[in-house]
Amino acid sequence: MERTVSEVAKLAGVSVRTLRHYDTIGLLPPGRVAANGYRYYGRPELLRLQRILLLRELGVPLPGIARILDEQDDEVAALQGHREELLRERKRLDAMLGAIERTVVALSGDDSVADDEFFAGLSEARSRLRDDLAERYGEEAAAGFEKAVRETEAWTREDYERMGDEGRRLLLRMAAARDRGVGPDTDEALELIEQHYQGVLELWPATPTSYYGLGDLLVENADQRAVVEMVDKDLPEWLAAGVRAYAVKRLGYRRNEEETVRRSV
Amino acid sequence: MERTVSEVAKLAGVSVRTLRHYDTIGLLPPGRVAANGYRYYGRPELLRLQRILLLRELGVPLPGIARILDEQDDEVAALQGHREELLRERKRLDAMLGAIERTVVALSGDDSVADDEFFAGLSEARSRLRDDLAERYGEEAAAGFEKAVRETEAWTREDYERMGDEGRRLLLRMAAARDRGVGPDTDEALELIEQHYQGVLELWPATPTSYYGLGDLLVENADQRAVVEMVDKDLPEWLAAGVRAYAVKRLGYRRNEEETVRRSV
DNA sequence: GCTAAAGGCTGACGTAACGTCATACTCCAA
DNA sequence: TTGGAGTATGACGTTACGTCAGCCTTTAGC
Repeated sequence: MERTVSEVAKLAGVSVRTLRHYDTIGLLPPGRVAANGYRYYGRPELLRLQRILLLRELGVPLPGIARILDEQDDEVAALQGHREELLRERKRLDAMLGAIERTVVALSGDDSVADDEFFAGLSEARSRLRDDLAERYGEEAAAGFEKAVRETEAWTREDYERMGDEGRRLLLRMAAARDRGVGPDTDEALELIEQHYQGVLELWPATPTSYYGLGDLLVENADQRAVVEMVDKDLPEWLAAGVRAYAVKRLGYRRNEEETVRRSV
Repeated sequence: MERTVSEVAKLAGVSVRTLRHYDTIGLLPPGRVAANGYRYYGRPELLRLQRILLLRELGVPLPGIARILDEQDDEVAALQGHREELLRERKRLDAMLGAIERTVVALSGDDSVADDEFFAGLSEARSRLRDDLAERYGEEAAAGFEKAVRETEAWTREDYERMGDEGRRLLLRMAAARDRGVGPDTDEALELIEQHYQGVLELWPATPTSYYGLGDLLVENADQRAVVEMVDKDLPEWLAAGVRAYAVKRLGYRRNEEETVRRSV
């Protein structure tokens, strides 16, 4: 009843190398090893191999299989635990798939037209944003904004288009993070918001207060909201929460206080 | 505007080691390398890093990212292709999850009671199977079967229980394979059917013809069907098809011929 | 100007589960 | 006896870095 490696391999539908590997890691030692080093497997080893293969098909890693078969780990409990892992893994995949679809839409969507619209949108948005700013935060903020406008007026259309492309990719990453369950006030999210903050700084000398205020605009100002919505309809809220969290945690902005304090770096 | 590794790492939320790795594989070389070997990154590298990280979050492997960014591979097309892979991966996970649930049910289901039932079922099934056999294949087959019955009558209950456990695990593997899309007449399936055939041989000296006939019994004989259904309600059909395929391909059974021919091994 | 603490650099190993050589025996049949 | 088939033992390759270990700058403090 003893079988050689290749016999067992054929019987069980695995490779000889796999049997050797299972021997090496101690998962399935042969029943007998001859003086010449040849491995011989008996009935108990075949049964064990069957159990190994069943668990392997369920996706259980080899060390896990070893624990189940050797130590008294409850097979069913172990499988339940493994099931949880697979569910998490599937969630990850689903998040990726959603993010891919968004990305494809955002990047493949009629490129030329989208960029035209985006370009036009930016110019128009800026004038309306000025009014919004003046109304919400006073003429001083609006004046600062106008200064930025003048400085960036010389930007070429190409600059804008690149900005738009960069910005879109950043927003896509945010949406992907959100889908993975990343909260807007977590460290991981703040790394992304940081990019946003840096981008804003190139257009507009934001203070902690005004950047915090941008959180409102992103949700309530139609133009600002539209830009973000181009990537994902529900993203403005997440981004707004992130912007506020960033202002508080990284810029030292404090609600209900007149004076904003720079975080000591 | 030049940043050191740790600055870039902090900005982008990756590890220094990651940047070094991306340099090593040529995915993201620093803009400048000083005489002392220090890496310095400029604006273009930061932008490239952002694009890398977006694609990475979408699950695209690094070589794929390199192709997209460097060669003129269409980003959107590449993502579509990648999406297909993720979908396949998810299908695999779903198959595993289904198999796990079946396994948990089949193995955890009230062990003692189930085994009692299974044991009782086996005895009872054998007598009814004899009648079925006589009716379908004549007294000769039935007589051969009775001989097997006498030989296995001495088996202890423990033997049966172990058989039941072995058999269940084998059936579970079959159901898992089926869920992965494995056809009952493929080589992979026949490896599993082989186990079934060997198991049957221990109870009953099956000929190619009688084993082929077992295909019918598995679907139509209530007791036989019930045993397989314990694992999965739809498995009997798949197993029956596999049994017939095995009889034809591996045992040399031929439909519509009186004489069955042993396959020359 | 010196010293110590950061920060940077280059290997090199480890990870999961084997596939794929390369090299060297061993066995069996003609 | 010889050749072909089978087996054995390394060892490298795979994915995307984490984690030392050992050595070299740069920077800050005294």
